[in-house]
Amino acid sequence: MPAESPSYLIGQAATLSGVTTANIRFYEKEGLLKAGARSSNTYRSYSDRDVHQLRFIRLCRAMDMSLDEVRTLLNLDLAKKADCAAANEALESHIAHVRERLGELRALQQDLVDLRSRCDGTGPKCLIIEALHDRAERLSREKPKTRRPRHV
Amino acid sequence: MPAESPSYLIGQAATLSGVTTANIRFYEKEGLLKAGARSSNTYRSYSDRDVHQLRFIRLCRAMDMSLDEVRTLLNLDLAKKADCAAANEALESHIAHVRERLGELRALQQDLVDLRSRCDGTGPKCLIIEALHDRAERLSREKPKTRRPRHV
DNA sequence: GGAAACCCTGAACCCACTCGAAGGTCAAGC
DNA sequence: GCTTGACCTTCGAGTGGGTTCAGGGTTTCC
Repeated sequence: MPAESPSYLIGQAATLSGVTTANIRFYEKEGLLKAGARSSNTYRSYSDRDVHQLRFIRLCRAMDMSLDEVRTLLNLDLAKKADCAAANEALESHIAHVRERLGELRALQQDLVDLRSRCDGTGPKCLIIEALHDRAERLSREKPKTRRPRHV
Repeated sequence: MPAESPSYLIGQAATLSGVTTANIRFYEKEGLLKAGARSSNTYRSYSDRDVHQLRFIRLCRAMDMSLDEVRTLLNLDLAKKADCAAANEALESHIAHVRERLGELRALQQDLVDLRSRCDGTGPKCLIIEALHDRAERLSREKPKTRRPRHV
């Protein structure tokens, strides 16, 4: 007899891939995972290939890619030159995005640590809150950069 | 005559504070800014104090605090010892949170840069996509840490 | 008196999930 | 055969922190 091609229930696929069952259904609905065959009862059935794809999605998400970026990547063909260029481009823009966010967070952390060092708990007023209010005032002299990035 | 106490329309308050008008209304609804008096027409009216508070909120948000954290801070009394301790605590936990996120992002950036260096565009297959799939396989041997943090 | 530039409300939409309710299916044990 | 419990199903709503839109009202300037 030949080796069996294993088929998993959603819970097993979840355990194997590290993606929750609710999330697997969500990815199916979002078109990141094809809505495959069901077994005789209405249960979803997954192959090793599906589990692999779920891991791939999880990896991309752990790298903070949006579902749209992941979708793009999943639709690429390994062998095509043009698709390789597209992957490169996606990666490049994602790196830029992460670098930017990293810079923001670093500045932010410095701010917070500075702030913390301001309060020794002995004065008549809380220096932390006071410092925050001071900063809010200084903020008024800066560019009003309101919006936060949509993603990350 | 004494100095006038200025009163601003929502658009002016938006310009002065760097918070969009839609967002000002949103903060009012969320209870971060008191729903103050309106002028004879139904227009909202803002004082310098309100503008200051909006800047304060913007600063906290720029520091990636949740609206709940901001609400807490806004309700503290500068002069109270206990409130100073609470502010300290809030700040401390926020710093820890940012530090953690920073570590994640740094590792992530390294991953992405490594990945990029894998593709020279000359091979028969895209090494980037291939490398991603390799990683997805390796992922299966690691702890299945599915969830991403809710905030930041 | 007409057009531009403001203001109002309420609801829908965004992302990426997460949870809950209400019910169907299946294997094991009594 | 019946119950128990662990699975599975769908659908709908909620989360946070907003943004956008539709459909109006008002004010100001020319």
